[in-house]
Amino acid sequence: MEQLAGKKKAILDTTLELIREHGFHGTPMSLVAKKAGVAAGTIYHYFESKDALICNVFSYIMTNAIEAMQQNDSESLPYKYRFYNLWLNLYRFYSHNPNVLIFFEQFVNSPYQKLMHDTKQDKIRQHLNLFMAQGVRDGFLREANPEVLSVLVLGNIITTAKMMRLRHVSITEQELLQIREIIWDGMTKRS
Amino acid sequence: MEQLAGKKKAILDTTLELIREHGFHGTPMSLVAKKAGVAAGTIYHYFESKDALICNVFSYIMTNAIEAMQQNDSESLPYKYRFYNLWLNLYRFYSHNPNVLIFFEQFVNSPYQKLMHDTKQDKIRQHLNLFMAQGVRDGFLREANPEVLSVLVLGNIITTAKMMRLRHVSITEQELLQIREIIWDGMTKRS
Amino acid sequence: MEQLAGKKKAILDTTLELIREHGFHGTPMSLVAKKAGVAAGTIYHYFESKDALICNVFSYIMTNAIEAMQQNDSESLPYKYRFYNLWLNLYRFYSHNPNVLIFFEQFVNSPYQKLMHDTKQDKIRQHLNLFMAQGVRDGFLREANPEVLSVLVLGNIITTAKMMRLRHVSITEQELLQIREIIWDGMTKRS
Amino acid sequence: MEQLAGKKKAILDTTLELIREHGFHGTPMSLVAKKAGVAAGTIYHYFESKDALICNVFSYIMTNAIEAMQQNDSESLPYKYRFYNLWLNLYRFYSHNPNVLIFFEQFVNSPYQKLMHDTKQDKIRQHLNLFMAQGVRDGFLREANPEVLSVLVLGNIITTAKMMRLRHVSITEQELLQIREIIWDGMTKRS
DNA sequence: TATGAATGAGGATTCATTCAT
DNA sequence: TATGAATGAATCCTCATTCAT
Repeated sequence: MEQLAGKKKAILDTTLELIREHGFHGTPMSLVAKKAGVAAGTIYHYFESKDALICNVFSYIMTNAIEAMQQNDSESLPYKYRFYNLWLNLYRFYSHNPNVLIFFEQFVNSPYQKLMHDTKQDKIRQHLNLFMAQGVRDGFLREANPEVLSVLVLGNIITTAKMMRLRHVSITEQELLQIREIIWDGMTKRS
Repeated sequence: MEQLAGKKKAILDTTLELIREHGFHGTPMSLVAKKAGVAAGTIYHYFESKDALICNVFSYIMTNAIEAMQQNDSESLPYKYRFYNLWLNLYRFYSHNPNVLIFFEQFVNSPYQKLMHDTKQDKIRQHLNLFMAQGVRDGFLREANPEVLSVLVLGNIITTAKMMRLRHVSITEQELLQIREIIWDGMTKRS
Repeated sequence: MEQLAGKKKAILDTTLELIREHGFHGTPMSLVAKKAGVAAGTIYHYFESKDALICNVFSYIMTNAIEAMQQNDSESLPYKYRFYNLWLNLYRFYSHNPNVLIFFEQFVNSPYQKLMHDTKQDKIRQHLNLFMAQGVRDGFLREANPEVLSVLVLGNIITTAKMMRLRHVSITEQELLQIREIIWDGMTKRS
Repeated sequence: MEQLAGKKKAILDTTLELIREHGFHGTPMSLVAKKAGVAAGTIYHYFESKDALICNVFSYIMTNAIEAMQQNDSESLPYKYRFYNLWLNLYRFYSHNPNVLIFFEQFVNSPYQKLMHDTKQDKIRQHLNLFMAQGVRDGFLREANPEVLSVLVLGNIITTAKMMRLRHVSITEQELLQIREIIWDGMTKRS
C-alpha cells in the first residue's frame, strides 16, 4: 500500500480508514484533516472535492489490488496452479486490508461509483475475464461464458474474505482451501 | 412486497427507493416526506429517527426475502430439488427487487448495521445454515462447515443477481441454471 | 414599503439594509438571520439561496419604486405638469429610501443582475419610454430618441438623489426644482 | 492606460478586468495571480492586502481619467467649446474603458470607498467645480450652485456612457452630440 | 394523527494571507 | 524579489428534528 508520499498519501490513507469506520456520510472533511495532520484547506489542494477524494481513494486501492492479484503469476505455470495462486492472492489482499474490502463494497453500491470514469474501474475483472476465457478455450474449465465465471470467482473471493469480518464466521486455513476447491470443482467439467 | 397499509408503507417504500438511488446520505427526510406524500413531521409518528426508519426498512425487506425464499419448499421434497428451488427463489427475489439488493448491500457495509439488534438480522442465513447442515449430515454435500457453505451459497446468489445490475453482464436463462449447477457441483463433487 | 408580512418581509428589509451598509460580500447570511430575528435555516425556506434572496430584494424594491413613480399621475393632466410630478415622485422615493438607491446601484453593476430574468427588471424605464415618446410625438419635447431621453431623465434623477448621499453635496429645495428645470429645459425645443 | 511597468501593472490591469466581470467578491486573489501570471505571494509584495489592491486600482484609474478629461483643454479657448471638449473627453474615456466605468460604479457604492483617504478621490469633480463656477461667474451658465452643476454634468456623462453598455440602448454619433446639447442647453437656457 | 414552519448544529468549501525556500 | 504550499477562519447551505396548531 505504499507509493505516494507526504500529505497526499496521508489524506488518502486517513480517508480510507475513516470511511470504513464511519461511512461516507459519517466522515467529515474536518475529521480527515485532523487525523491526517493537515489543515482542512490543504485537502482541497490535492482533491477538488469530497467526491473527488473518495474516487481517488478508490483508484488508489484498485492499483494496489491489481498488483497484489498478479503476484507470482506467469503464463508458463500450470493453469490450475495459476488459478489457485490468483485466488489466494486476492483473498489475502482483501483479508489483510479489511479497510479496502469494506470501502470497496460501500463504493460500488453508492452513487459515487457513477462519478468514476476511470478505466481502472474494473481492471481486476478484465484480467480475470481473459484468464477464464483461456481456461475455457484450453478445456480446463467447463463450457461457460468467461465473463460469468469471472464474476462468480470474484464474488466468491469477496464473500469469503467478508465472511469473518461481516458474518462473524471464522474459518480455518483448511476451510479456506476447501472453499477455493469448491469453486474450482464447480467450474471444472464433470468427470 | 405488500403487507402494511397506508402512510407507513408509503414511507418505507419511498425510503427504500430513494436510498437505492441516492444513498443514505443523499436521501433527506424532507425528500422522503415529499415523495411519500406526507408531511415531514408525520414520519416521526411512525419512526423515532432516520436511523430507526432505515433499520425498519431493512426489517421490512428481510421479512419479504425470507418469505420469498421459502416458497414451495417442503421437507418432503428431494434435497437437490429443494436446493435448486431455494436458490432460484432467492435469486428471483433479488433480481426482481433490485432496490432491495442495493439497499441491502449498502446497509450491511454501513454503520447503521450496528444499530440493528433485531434477531431478524440474519434469518436467511440461519435458515440456510440448517439446510446446509442437513445436507452435510445426510451425505448430499461434501464434508464442510455448514456455516461456510451457506455464506458461500448466499454470496453466490447475490453475486449472480448483481451481475447484470452492477457489472452490466447480462446472462441468459441457460447461464443462470449453469451458475446454479456450478455452485451445487462445487459443494457436492469430490476430487 | 409595506406589503408582505412576517418573517419574509423582515428578511427582505434586513437584507436591504445590511447590503447597503456592508455590500453583498460583507453581508453573511448569518448576520441577516440574526438581525431579522430568525434562524439561519429559515431564510432558506423563503429563498433558495443568497443570490435568490438578493434578486428578490431587487424585485421587492422595484415594485415599490414603480408604485411611487406613478402616484398622482393621470393622462388628463398637462404634459409638463406630469413630467414635473413624475420627476419629483421618483426623486422623493429614492431620496427617502437611500437604502434602495445604493442597493440598486450595487445590484445593477454586479454579476447578480445577470441572474434576473424578471420582466420587472426595467418597468420603470419602459414606463418612461412611453411617456417620453408621447412628449416627442406631441411636440412637447425636442426631436430625439425617446429611449435616450428616458435614460437621461432617469440618470438625472438618480444623480440628484445620490448627490447628498455620496458626494456630500447638500441641496436646497430651490436647487432641487432648478435641477428639474434644467433637465426639462434641455429636453424641450429651443424657442 | 499605460504608465507602470511589469508585474505591478499586470496585477492592476488584471484586477480591474476581473472585478468588472465578476465583482469584488467573485474575484479571489488566487485568480488575479493566475491571470496576471504571478504567484499569489507576489501580489503581497506590491499591495498590503486585497483592500489595498482594490483602492490602488481606483487611484490608477482616476489618474488616467483626469488626464483624459483635460486633453486639449486650454483657458484661452471659448467656454462653450471647452465644455463640449471636456464632455466628449470624459465620455470617450468611459466609453472606451468600460472596465473603468463599471469598476468605478461598483467602487463608489461599496464599503471599499470608505477606505480611500486619497485626495485623488474626486479630482475630477474638483476640476469640474472650478470650471462650472467660472461659467456661472462669467455668465455662460445660468445662476446655480456650481457644485450641483458639476454633479449633474458628471452624472449625465456617466449615464450616457453606461447607456449602451448596461441598458442595451445603442446611440448614434448624432444622438451623442444631441445629448451633450441637451445638458448644455439645460444649463444655459433661461425660461 | 397530521402538518410544515422553524430551528440551529454541523458540514463542505473558499480564500485572504503567510512563510520557508 | 518571487514562489506556491499550507493555513484555518469564515461562509453558504443542509437537514434531522421539534412543536404549536
